[in-house]
Amino acid sequence: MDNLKERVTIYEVAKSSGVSLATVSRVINNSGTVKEDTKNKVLAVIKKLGYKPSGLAQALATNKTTNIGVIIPSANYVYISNMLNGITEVCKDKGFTVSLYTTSHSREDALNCLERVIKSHVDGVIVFDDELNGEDLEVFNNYAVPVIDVNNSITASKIGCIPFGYEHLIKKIIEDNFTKGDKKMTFLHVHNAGRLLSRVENQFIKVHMHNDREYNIVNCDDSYQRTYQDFLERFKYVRKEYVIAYRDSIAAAVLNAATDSGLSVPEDIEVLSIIGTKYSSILRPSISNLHIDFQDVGKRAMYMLIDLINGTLIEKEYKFESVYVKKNSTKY
Amino acid sequence: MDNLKERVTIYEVAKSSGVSLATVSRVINNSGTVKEDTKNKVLAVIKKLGYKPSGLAQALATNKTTNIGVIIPSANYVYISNMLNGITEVCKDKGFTVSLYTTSHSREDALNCLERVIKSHVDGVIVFDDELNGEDLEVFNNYAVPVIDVNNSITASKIGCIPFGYEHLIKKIIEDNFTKGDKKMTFLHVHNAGRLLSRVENQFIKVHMHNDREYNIVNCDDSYQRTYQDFLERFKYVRKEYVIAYRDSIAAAVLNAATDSGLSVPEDIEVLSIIGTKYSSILRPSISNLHIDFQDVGKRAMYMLIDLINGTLIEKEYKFESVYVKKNSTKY
DNA sequence: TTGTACGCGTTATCAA
DNA sequence: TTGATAACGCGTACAA
Repeated sequence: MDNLKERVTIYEVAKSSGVSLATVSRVINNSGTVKEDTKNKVLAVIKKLGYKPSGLAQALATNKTTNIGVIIPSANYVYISNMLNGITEVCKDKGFTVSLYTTSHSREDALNCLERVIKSHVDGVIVFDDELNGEDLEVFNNYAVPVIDVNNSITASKIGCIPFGYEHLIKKIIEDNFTKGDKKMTFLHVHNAGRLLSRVENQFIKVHMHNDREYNIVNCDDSYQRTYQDFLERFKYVRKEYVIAYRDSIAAAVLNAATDSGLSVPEDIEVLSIIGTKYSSILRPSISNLHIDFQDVGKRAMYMLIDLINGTLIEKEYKFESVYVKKNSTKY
Repeated sequence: MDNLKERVTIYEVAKSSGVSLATVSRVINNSGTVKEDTKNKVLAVIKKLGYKPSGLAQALATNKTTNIGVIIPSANYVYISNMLNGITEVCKDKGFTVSLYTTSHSREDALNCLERVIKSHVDGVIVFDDELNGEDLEVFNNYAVPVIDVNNSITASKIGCIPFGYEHLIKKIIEDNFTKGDKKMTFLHVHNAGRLLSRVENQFIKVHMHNDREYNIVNCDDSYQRTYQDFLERFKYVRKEYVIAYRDSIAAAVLNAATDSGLSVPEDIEVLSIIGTKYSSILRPSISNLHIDFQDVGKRAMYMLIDLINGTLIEKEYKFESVYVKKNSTKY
């Protein structure tokens, strides 16, 4: 029971069943034509010996690994793990395996990742990482490995992308607030929180400027506790405000601080979270947010990647538009 | 720019720099002795040609993939994605790559996974999946691939494990409630929620029986909405209860239902969540829970696996004890 | 210090 | 319908 069997090879199967390698290979892959008799014979031996083909050798011979690489900052953010789930789901269905490459919020590390991905011979890559820009991805083009870039908008012969649409929606929400609302808006700026937040922030500023309205940008740590404390201070003199936060835990910090300062939501304070999780509906008050189904994004990315691998991808860009999910933290 | 370069091989590097394959190989791996001169020459050519060794061929030649497989039900649960992060962190540091294998809550699927993992030639496996028991993992022992089984307690020559300690703690909490508390306890039973919950539930029953106390087991969906509705009904006649839930979103459902039924927490209703997330502290009232740092679990699992691969793992079992994090949803 | 030649476990192209 | 045999890209004794 404890004797570590050496790996059974196709050679031994061939010998043991009295045929050649080629025939065994044909049986494994259902390719060519094999007489029913010999086929069964070989299959029996395979079962008896517990033979499993080496994916490595197969990959080397066919130049296909059935591995796809996923480059992400870390699996910690819910939206990323949701995306990961979408990807793995499709992968499993289509016979691919996911190799995970996480970067550590440093450009050097991200570039290092690219090296490792190239080395690993993946059949394709899904990138969801702000450290990597279009030029970086050219490396993949050079090695002819197809790429889907999520939350970006570049395409090339072997590069497709899935950009997110937040701009239109945030514009509409802000302008609605101009007409129907009664509060000055504040955007919570988080240092180094990536392209997505930056784009929303830029749009926030642009819409305000364009409408000649005042606004606030407030620096904010990406930490519940710190944000909670900061807003406890802030609400000593600011008693009316519409706050836009990056994610629901930060939004919750603002809301809890508001409640604890004797302010009421959404009458005195309104809060909008850009990214929402299932907790957005569980928290009291529930938190309005801009929804994108990231599991769906993952699935779509994978489907696009498969098409790209097969050379059948027609539309290289597929945009996911966010949807406003109105909860109790905002009036409209 | 669009001409897909064929992959540069060690062969071309050798030819281009006027040395043999072997020398190039030595340069790549810093093995053997190479004259400084030729080394630099080769390195220059490598850089010029943009040569990257094929991990595939290397793996085939050395019988090492530097890949480790991670078998999990899905990355959706926060505690799993936390564990995943711990694993990837150590992996990156130690030069391994993570291959993800997700199972779909079916035994057949899980066994299928094992096949694929074997095929893929990983150097080791971390298993965190309730569908797989000790016998199933023997397959790995046969193929001499080291395994760390998380949330289980089996060991073998090439199998280590990381069990979780919830029993002692839950016993203490329950018995504390017997002496200091004033409420009958209810355990939320979720069908098919895995070993971890079952074990806690068994302990819950055992402690009650042993102390000759009454208790309730209530069936419950693993859904916030359903649980919320159910408890809204339940709180029409049950007005005092100590509820133990699997995770904080379910605990929150009970708490919100309590609040909405005019009951106060923790005076009338107490709730304990077994698994907590960061939202446990954010939700109002905050939710008491039994804490285990799953990122730490992931790290430890990976360190143990590396030792197991190197044949230097001494203690094959490392237990993580949970810690009671008292919040506002319970009295003591 | 360097080069030769074989092995790793498959697939695939020919003949037979 | 089958069987040799050459790739696939690299590591590594062994020889030089």
